Amino acid sequence: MDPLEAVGPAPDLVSDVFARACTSRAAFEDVTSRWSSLALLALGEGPHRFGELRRRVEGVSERMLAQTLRALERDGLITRSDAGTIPPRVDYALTPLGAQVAAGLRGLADVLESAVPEIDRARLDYDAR
Amino acid sequence: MDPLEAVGPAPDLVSDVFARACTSRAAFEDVTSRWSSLALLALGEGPHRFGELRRRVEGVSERMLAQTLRALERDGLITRSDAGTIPPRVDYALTPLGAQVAAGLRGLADVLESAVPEIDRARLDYDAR
DNA sequence: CGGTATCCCTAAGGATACTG
DNA sequence: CAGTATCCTTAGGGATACCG
Repeated sequence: MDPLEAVGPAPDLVSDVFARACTSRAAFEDVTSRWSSLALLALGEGPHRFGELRRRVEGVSERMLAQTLRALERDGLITRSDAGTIPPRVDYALTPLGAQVAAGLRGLADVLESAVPEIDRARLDYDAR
Repeated sequence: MDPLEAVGPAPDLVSDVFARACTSRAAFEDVTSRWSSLALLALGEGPHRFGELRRRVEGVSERMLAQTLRALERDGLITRSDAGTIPPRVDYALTPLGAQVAAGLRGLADVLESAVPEIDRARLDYDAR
């Protein structure tokens, strides 16, 4: 086979979430950090304004939500569009990459949501020992 | 339709990761917490001894690994088997539920690992502004 | 409304030493 | 080897006030 034909998506041999210095590890930590995952999950249901996200993600403070959204925007997972009006209106939405990540998180959430009885039982068992 | 015909796997209307008080939210936070996700990812590749996990999950301290594994065991995501020998030998493995969760995390990790160039570019762009 | 700035406190978590 | 115990530091994150 002509070597030139072998071009295509490079097999990923370098990126490794286990490696402390790898970008994927940092991104993974961003994605799985306390408020990011819930924000991505919310945005998986469609674009949201800042205040909508704040209400949807129960318990998040304004400070942490703003900080979280900045980190996600920096990683290229979400877009921020400021209408520039007064009163302000800022919409957040997923990028294609963010949508992939959000879909994965949704799968995880589905598994855990439907496993609630099982988890509750496991905890009771564990605590009884 | 006869109401009795409507029986089946109950649609999950009660569990909600967005709800602060829901078990699924707590479990979701356990799963996505700093060291848990990497430990689950490692165990997704097969059972590991404590020391093996410690080496695989770069940067974790003994203290945090032990604490993390206890939380995952309590949630019913992993099993801990102590051989009771001296020197000690303790093996950790995924439960069926844990395997589902680990598979989801693997999918997430794959997305991020192959998106490293894209993420690096996004960060550069963001930081340049 | 959608943030930022400041203050402050708690708890996550690292380092080290010790034990069955 | 597989932890636990102790100490100590730092950063995560809440509350409040203020601004364009």
